[in-house]
This record gives sequence, structure tokens and C-alpha cells, in this order.
Amino acid sequence: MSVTLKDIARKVGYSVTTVSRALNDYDDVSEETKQLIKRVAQEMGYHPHVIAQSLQRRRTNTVGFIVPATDRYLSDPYFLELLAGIGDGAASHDFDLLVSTCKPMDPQERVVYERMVRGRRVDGIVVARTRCDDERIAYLLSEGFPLVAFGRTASDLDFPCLDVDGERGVYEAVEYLIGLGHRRIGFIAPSMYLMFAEHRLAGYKRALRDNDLEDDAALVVEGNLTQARGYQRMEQLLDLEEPPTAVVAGNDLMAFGAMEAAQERGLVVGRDVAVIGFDDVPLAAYFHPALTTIRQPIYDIGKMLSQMLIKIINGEELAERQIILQPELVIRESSG
Amino acid sequence: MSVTLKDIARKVGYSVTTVSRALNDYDDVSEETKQLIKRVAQEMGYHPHVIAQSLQRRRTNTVGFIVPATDRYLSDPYFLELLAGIGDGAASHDFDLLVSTCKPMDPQERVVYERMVRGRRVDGIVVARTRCDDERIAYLLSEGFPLVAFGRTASDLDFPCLDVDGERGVYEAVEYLIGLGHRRIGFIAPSMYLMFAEHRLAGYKRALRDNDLEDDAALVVEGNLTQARGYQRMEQLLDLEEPPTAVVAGNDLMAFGAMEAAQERGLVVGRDVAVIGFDDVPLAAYFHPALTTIRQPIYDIGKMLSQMLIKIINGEELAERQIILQPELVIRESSG
DNA sequence: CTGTTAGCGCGTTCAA
DNA sequence: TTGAACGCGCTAACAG
Repeated sequence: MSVTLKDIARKVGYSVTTVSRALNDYDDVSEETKQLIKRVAQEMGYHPHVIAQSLQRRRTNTVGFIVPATDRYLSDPYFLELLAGIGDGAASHDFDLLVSTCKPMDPQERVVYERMVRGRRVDGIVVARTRCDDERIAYLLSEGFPLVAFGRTASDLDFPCLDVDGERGVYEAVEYLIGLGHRRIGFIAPSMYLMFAEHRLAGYKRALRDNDLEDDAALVVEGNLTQARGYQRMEQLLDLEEPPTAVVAGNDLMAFGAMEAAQERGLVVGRDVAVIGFDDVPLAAYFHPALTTIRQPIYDIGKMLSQMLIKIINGEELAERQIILQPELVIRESSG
Repeated sequence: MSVTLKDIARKVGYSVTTVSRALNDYDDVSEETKQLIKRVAQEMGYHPHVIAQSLQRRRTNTVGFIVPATDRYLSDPYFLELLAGIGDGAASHDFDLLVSTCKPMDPQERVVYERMVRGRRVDGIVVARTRCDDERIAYLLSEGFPLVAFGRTASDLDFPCLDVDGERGVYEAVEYLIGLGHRRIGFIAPSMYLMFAEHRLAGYKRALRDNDLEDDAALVVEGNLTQARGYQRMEQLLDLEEPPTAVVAGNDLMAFGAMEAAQERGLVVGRDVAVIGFDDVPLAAYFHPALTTIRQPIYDIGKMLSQMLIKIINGEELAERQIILQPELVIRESSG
């Protein structure tokens, strides 16, 4: 077994209480005994029993994150970045990260969240990929459980969140395409139950409107954020009587699929047809042609999310309850 | 606050002990009281306090995994699959998953592992990407801490592990290329401190030898598993007096980078030069051209890893202490 | 069948 | 400046 306070106490001849206080730097312990106890603790290889601390402090010092895993083999590299950010942000405050996975919208989802909440395994939860109407957030709110979300919702729930201005991002991308001379621009939307799908679609529509371009319903198709679906939807767009000369995809993965579909028809992406993605995942720059995309700093977002959450857990005030970051259009080759 | 055993006990008029036993289905509680207690617990919305259980049972029901995060923006989608597999495998046994990140070979690494081990936050750890000489495994072994590794080591440490036969995988890939008529075949190795780099390189060399091909040292270059490095190394190979007509990369990411480098020189991958990867990450099939690669079932591997680990934690015997899986060559377009 | 007693390892009153 | 006593929520040994 491992060293406990009791062991140290026995060794130094002080009570467990004093040892505890010495180790936690209470100022009602004499400097000498403090030194002594700390030295002995060090020598004996003492490490606090985190679980016992949690029980006593009523604090786990752990944040939870449920990866919205799509089917295996369709996972989005994006989540690894987000995860790393959340984990590192948490670690910087001595918090750990508990991870589960669950298919979005799965009936099991509620259970997975409940498991974390009811079992009090974590002090707060990071919710990613908010939905227009998000039961997860509603649930956490109803339980009074600390949360922070990556994304907004359409409902009037009030909760702390961080989001990227996808509306603006897509708007700028479309304006850029129009500037390049494109008149028929397609949009492969993310699944429309996702809040950011709405935002991005809105950006697309507004840009067309502002430039007096017709908003042809046939040019908007709905994907599910996977390459496979991006590929299919692109085929659909290219099969149109009057196919688009440029396409904005709701995320990079779909853009990759879309590029593949175009190339299989002998089109040269960046010359015959322009493709723009969203996210700027690491691979985007190494695709052929390199993908023009709307960049969001995912790792940093993850970091900020966990730091916001920990502030909330600590009962501190948040400077802003809702932070909106501006994305950045990264122009590479796929847009011509 | 939330409902505890005490609350239920008070309500039903039994002792805390009896309530605990009833809820845990001990058979020394009368059927009626059991029913009663369970019903009331349900009504009151009781959920066991996992932390308190952990303290008492000396078991956290949690496994740990430290993601060998390379620099941000260079993360390997592969780890998300692995993570999902580990998480799901654990969940199937009612275990949770605690995740940290750490740069491989970072001085901080030891601290991160110690944190999990000494704090007794987890019952066991999954170690990924084993090194030829792996201090992490040596450490865990020295602490007598349950572990299972994805990969072998060069040392004679005895520990449970699961690995893919990379030697065989690359051997087959090279034989396949030779069958296609290639005579000058390059190899972009993973960082050589990684054990699987040795295996894969060995497969490459053996295949050349078995086919009486010269083992030209210039054809073997060392990468670091990132697209960027794959790109650089491919340039290096193409700059050779006698460049290779085919290249096997140590993983898919480097293969992507290599393809990009070839394409930038106007070479058509799959016709002018063949490229083969290793892993079969989701994107491989959607690259242009689609990547021929050596597939390892990462998600399933993750699942098996956590299941092995949990067996060990439970003190059960492992059927095999060392499992070697056979990878599968998936032929697509990049190999011509 | 059920309750009492004892911890798991720690932090925190309160008295001395 | 220090220690005894208590409790966090739960399980387990032992009586009865």
C-alpha cells in the first residue's frame, strides 16, 4: 500500500491533523515542524489520495467531456484538437479530464450525461456542437450543473458559451468567391439540427442577398459532416443542369469529400471549380490542392472552454458569459 | 445536495447498511424490504456517489490514457479512434476513462504518469506508441501498476501488450510493389525511437533482401509521423540521382505529405510514383488519389486494450499476454 | 434477516 | 501551536 498521512504522522510523532495542515501550508503550524513534515513526506514518497480528497472537499477537480463520436471510421480530427485543448486548459488549473463518447442524438446520450452528473464524477461539463434545441444543455441547466458550451442554441436558455462567428466566416468566404467572379455558388450544409449549421447557412444566404445573387434552393444541400456525405452531395450539385462553379462546405471533412467527387469527374479543383471548407484541420494544408478554409482555432477554443468552466466551478464571475470569436479565411489553392 | 443512503434509510426506517445491501442485491436481505428500498431509492432519485464508492472499494473503476500529443496542429486522427475504442471498451465494463495529454519524450511526461498513478485516480493505464526502450512502461512496472501497451518494446520487460505485425504489413506492401515491377523503393520511417518503426523498417529490409534488391541506404529516410515531415522527406527522396519509383511511408499522415510533395513536382501519384501508407485512417480513402495503405483496426484495438486492462485490474488471467494482430493491405489508387 | 461498529484517507471544526 | 473528534458516503465484519 502507499503512504498516507497516518504513516507520516506516526513517523514524525505528530497527529494526522497537524501533518495535513503542514502539507497544506496552513499558517498555524510552526515553520520548523512544517519543514520537518514536508521533508519526511517527501522522503517517504507521500502523494495525497485524490479520491479521499475529493470526498472530503466535495470537489473532484475533474471536468467531463463527451465526444460526439460519429460512427467509427468517420471521426473528425477536429475533436482531438478540441480534446487536447480542453485537457491542457484543465491541467493548467490542476484539473483532470474525464472522457466518454456517445453518438449525437442517440437515446443513450442522456444516460451518458447522467452518469457523469449523478455519480458526481466531475465538477462540470463541456458541451460541444450545440444543437438548435439542445437537450443536453437543458438537462444540465435543470440540474444546476456547471457547464460551458462550444456553440450557441436557438432557444432562450441562458448559459455560458464560447462560439465562433460562423455566419460571418461563411459570409466572407462567399464574398471572396463572388469577388473571384463566381455567380453560382453551392453550399453543403452541416446537419441542420446543429446550431452552427444555421449560422453558416445564414452567412451564405446573406452574402448572396447582399450581392443580388439568386438564392437557388437547388444549390443548398445538407450533409452530415463526413467526407462520404460531402462526396455524395457534391455529386448531386455537379449533376445539376446548371452546376455551381464554387462550393462552400460546412466543414473541412465534407470539403475533402467534395473535392474528391469533383476530381473524379476530371474537374481540376481550384480551376474548374472552387471549394472552400470550414475549420482548418491540420490536413487541410496538405490536401491536394491545399484547401482554402475558414479557420477556427480549435485547440485554443478547447483551452478557453475548460478555463471558463473552471472559473464557474470556482464560483468566480465570468467576464463575459458569451464569447464570440472571429474566424479567419485562409486562402490556399482550392479556391483558385 | 443529493440523495444519500442515509436519506433513504431515514425514509424507510432501515439502517444505512441494510439499504446499501439491498441496493447491491445482497441475498441476506428479505425480498420485500429489498423491493421497498429499491422503489424508494428510485423515487427519491438516488444515485450512488461514485467517489465515495471508490474510496471504500479501493477501486476507481477508471482507466487512464495519456495521448501522446504532438504539437497542436499536427495531431493524428488515429488517436481519436484509439481513444474512442478505449473509452467504449471501458464503458462496456462500467469503467470510465481519464485522459491527459503530453508530448512524447517530454521531461514532463513522467510527472503526468505519476500524477495518475500516485494520486490513485485510475486503476490502470493504457500505454500507446511504445518506444524501443520505454521508460513509461518501466515506471509502471516498477510501481506494480496495472498496464497494457499498444506495441512491444526492444527490452526484455514482461508486460501485457497488443500489437500489430508491422513487419509483416510492410513486408507485404513492398512485395506487392515489387510485383508491380518497382525496383527502387523508398521508405519513410517513423521516428526511430518508436518500436513500431523498427518493425516496419525490418519488414521493408527483409522484403528487399528476399527479392534480391539492393538495400540502398539513401532510400531510407526518417520522418516524425507528420504530414510536414513526410513532405520534406519525399522531396529528399525525389532529389536523389536515382529517385525511387515507389515509397512506403511509416504512417498515413506522412504518406499524405509525400503525395503532396510528388504532386507539386508534377508527378502523378499512382502512375509516375507509387505511395503506400500505414494505418488506414478515415481520410485515406478520400485522398486524391485514394491512398493504398496497410490497415490496422484502430478502434477495435482500443477496445481490446481496455478490455485486457480491465481483466488485469480484476485479477483475471489473460488468455494471451501478448496479442499480435495481422494488418491488411488495402489497395487503392496511390500505388498504381 | 437486520443493526452496530469500523473504517477507506482526508480536511475541518473546536478545545486545549 | 497542536490534537481529538467528527464526518464526507459508502461497504464490510461481526453480532444478534
